[in-house]
Amino acid sequence: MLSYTEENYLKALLKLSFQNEEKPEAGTNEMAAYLGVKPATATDMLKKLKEKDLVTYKKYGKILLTDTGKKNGIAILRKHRLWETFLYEKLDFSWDEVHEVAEQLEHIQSAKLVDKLEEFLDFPEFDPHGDPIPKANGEMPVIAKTLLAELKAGDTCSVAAVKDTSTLFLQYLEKLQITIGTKIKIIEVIDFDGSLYVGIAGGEPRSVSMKFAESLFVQKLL
Amino acid sequence: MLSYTEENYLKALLKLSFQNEEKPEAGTNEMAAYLGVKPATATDMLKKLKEKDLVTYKKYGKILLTDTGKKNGIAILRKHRLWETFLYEKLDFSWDEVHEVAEQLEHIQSAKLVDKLEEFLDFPEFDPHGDPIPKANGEMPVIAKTLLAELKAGDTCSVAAVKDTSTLFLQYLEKLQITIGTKIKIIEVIDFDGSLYVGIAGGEPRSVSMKFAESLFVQKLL
DNA sequence: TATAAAAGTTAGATTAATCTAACAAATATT
DNA sequence: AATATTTGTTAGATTAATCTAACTTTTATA
Ligand SMILES: [Mn+2]
Ligand SMILES: [Mn+2]
Ligand SMILES: [Mn+2]
Ligand SMILES: [Mn+2]
Repeated sequence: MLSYTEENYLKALLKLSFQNEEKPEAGTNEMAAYLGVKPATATDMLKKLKEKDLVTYKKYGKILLTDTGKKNGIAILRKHRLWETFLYEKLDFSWDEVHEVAEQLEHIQSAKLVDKLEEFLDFPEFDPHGDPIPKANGEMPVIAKTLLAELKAGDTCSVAAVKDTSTLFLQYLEKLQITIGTKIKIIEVIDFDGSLYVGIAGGEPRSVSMKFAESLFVQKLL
Repeated sequence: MLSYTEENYLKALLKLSFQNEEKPEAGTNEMAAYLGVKPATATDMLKKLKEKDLVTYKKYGKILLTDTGKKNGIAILRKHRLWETFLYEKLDFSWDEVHEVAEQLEHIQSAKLVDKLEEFLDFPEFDPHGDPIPKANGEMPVIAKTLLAELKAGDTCSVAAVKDTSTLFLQYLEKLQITIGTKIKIIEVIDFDGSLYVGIAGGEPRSVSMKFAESLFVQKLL
């Protein structure tokens, strides 16, 4: 049985492994920063996780999830995203509110609960932020991720996921009536500052910053 | 903010206060036994709860919830029973499976979650075991509780709640196709051992033990 | 009422998770 | 290569929740 805290370390390592593309390893300070603890604390926990064969770790070295560690991490991510979907779809939470509560719900231990919840939600593929929900067997679709910022004038796309999940960004998106699936057309790319002039389905054309364009994953449409 | 453990002590004290009819106080050993800890552990925690003004307690004395303590305890009971109802109604858990998971879910912190959950469940009044669900304001209907064992030959009743919530009893009830609301008619009372010969709506007449009859709360029908 | 039993407390130890402060190793920069 | 910076570790302390073993108070019983 893993403690609440151990689970958080595994999930953090998994998330970091997605972030550092192609390099699924992390450092002590990186982990500590991500989890909001001091490096000394992370060092201790990493030793413990190594004892339990959940990570590979040696002094001053990089940290990597073992197969068991990864399996456990994915199970927690699966619960997190299923609960986010539940809160969003069934309880009318907005997409900037779901994460905090899911951080707690993801630690509930009950295999039956997860699977029944998934069934109740009709086997959703993505969570409210557009992130893929791992299946019971651990499979998780890896979607090619294109940033809005990578598109050119004339391109059209559909919003696939948010890269930045901060409340500020999510609420701004809501204000612009942008949600997962919203169609966006790039009217013009402003070279001066990397901002974009875009048409958002059903709204007036408007300008969005480069920071904005780098925070949104889209699927390019033909 | 209360810890998971503190919450459990408050809920335990509340439950004990319902059990000891008319005497809403509990003793240290009683609390410890109920929570599955040693008396020494309970003593320490009670001192802590007293510091936080959640219980009234003095050395070698009985323990009583303060108003704040009671309010908190009821809030946890409310969550517990709402989650049990969710698991039973929406996720097809059987009534002997819901408790264990609700023990975990009751500690999730989010006022919005509880209230939305209640709304989603259409403001249920009773949980799957027939126990009343406290309202958001702390109100909880106090239902007159009659045991099946108190009835006489010729009486008819409707099952209101289970007194014993053990898996063994709940599964036995399921086997007999008895659930909340099931009508039962007392055909004969066997004085020798207190057992009852009863007719269960839609089934063959059968005999049930005194222990059985003392584990089921019913509402007498006219 | 004296004594035995039950109920409750205290002291001291343990484990998990955290911290700060001091130190050590690895990496980057002149 | 020497030095400075970054990264990571160790030692020692703290807090919450628990335990055991010894002790004290209260209650029951002879
Ligand atoms: Mn999230
Ligand atoms: Mn998400
Ligand atoms: Mn229960
Ligand atoms: Mn119940």
